[in-house]
Amino acid sequence: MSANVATARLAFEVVKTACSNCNLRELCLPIGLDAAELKKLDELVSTRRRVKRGDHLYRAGQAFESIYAIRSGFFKTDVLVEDGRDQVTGFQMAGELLGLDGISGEIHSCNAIALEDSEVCAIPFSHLEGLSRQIHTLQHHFHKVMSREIVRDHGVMMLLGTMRAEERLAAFLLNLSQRFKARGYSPAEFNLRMSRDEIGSYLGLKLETVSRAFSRFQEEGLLAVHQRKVRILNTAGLRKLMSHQRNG
Amino acid sequence: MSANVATARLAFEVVKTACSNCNLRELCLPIGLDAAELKKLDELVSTRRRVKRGDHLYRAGQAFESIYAIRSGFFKTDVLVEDGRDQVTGFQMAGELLGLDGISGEIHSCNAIALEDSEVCAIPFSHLEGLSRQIHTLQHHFHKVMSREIVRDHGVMMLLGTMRAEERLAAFLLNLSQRFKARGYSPAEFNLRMSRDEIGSYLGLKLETVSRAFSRFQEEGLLAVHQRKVRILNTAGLRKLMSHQRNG
DNA sequence: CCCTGTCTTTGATCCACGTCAACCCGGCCC
DNA sequence: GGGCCGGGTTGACGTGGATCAAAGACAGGG
Repeated sequence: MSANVATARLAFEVVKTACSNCNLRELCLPIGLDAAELKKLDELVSTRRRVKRGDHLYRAGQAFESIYAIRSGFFKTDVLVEDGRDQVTGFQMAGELLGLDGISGEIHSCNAIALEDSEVCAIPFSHLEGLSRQIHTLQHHFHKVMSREIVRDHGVMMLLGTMRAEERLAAFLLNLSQRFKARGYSPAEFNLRMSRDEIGSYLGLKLETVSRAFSRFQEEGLLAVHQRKVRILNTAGLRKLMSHQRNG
Repeated sequence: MSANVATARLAFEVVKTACSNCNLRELCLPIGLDAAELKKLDELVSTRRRVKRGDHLYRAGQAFESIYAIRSGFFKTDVLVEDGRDQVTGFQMAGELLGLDGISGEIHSCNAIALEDSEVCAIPFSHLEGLSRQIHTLQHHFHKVMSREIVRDHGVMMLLGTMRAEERLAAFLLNLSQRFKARGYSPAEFNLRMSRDEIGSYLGLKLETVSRAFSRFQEEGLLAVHQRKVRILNTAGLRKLMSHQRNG
């Protein structure tokens, strides 16, 4: 049995992680825990897993067992319907959680695909529930994380339901910018990890429309864009454009 | 102080409810609990509240304290942005929960408005967290409910991002039908509680487009519709229309 | 009963975005 | 180097749904 365990560990590239040392403390689950509680959490998050660019972290239909905290890298999640429709439901970066949608049906309801080489912590969900029955603050924080996901989704529904193409792209870029900033990267200059097609799928637009909107922003001096390299020149302008109501 | 409490109770039209007797057991939180556990839950859900048609159950910005289980009636939730945009984010019926979006910021992030005279059970959230630390199955069920909300939102994003007007309306009607059926009502014949405008807001369409789609469905013999009275004549036809991919 | 306001339907026109198609650019392999 | 291939850009054109406008249903109130 110990041999089997060793094999399994190799397959998953298990590394002992330590939440107590992780620089994502603020973004991920463990927040406001004391030393003893952090130690318990370290034991919970026992496996780290690498996912190469283009590979699936999980697929829709697979049994749900763990949620994942992204240590580094970039992911997209998408839903694929039998009739051929598919839609990117989100882009996730370091410190964010993946897999919350799987709890309800005990099956993953979407695909999670790495957009660059990434590393995640697997958090066995039943363990998380056990621990959050012991640690009040962990429980509450987890509930907040789930709720924030719902609020985020409402924002996307708003975007898809009421905004026009350029507004959607502006909102998307400002959101990315703000998330990079929160992680200590430049909010003004970054590389897009996703293709025009993936942006379009997320925003409910065709890739040509996304491309045209980028060009337009560039013409108007709002940003400099070359392929996937984006530099925001006029944040206020983007923000104004985004909230430009179409009717009174 | 006891006088104050009495006043507060009157204001909220408190009635002693009993989850153990409630006919929504299957849909709401308490599922698979034993008698002792149900008793604890009865104590948790101590206040019932009536909301008249058109009134707010809560408003965006109000402090979040409780989630609400709908005992009877019908609600919509909507988000209103400063620039004048607004969007209906969902319609909720008996047995469903309201207010989950408020957990993250400890503030309600949307408005909940009754579309007909309704009754809800208020569930103080901190009590729910406390109880779910004691009752494993309650905790797990609550997590599933939150997760289901996320999955539902992904479905709406899919609808808004990839479907055309008639597909959206078909999906909407089939969803309503199925939820009425789950509650023991006719899946084929029901009264819409919301206006064309509200349907349009939810589906990312203008009210005229919704009205035209209804007329078209009627012409094609898929349903009979008169104002808010809807009778579905050809479920399979609607389903086929809904999943009619626009391109391969 | 008529009057009023709200919701719904229907028609005519417009426009934002999708569609189709050509071309470009950078990376990779031979 | 040249050819290939997967993105990305750009142009020309078509169309689904928005917009504008008018009129019909229905409920409530005098």
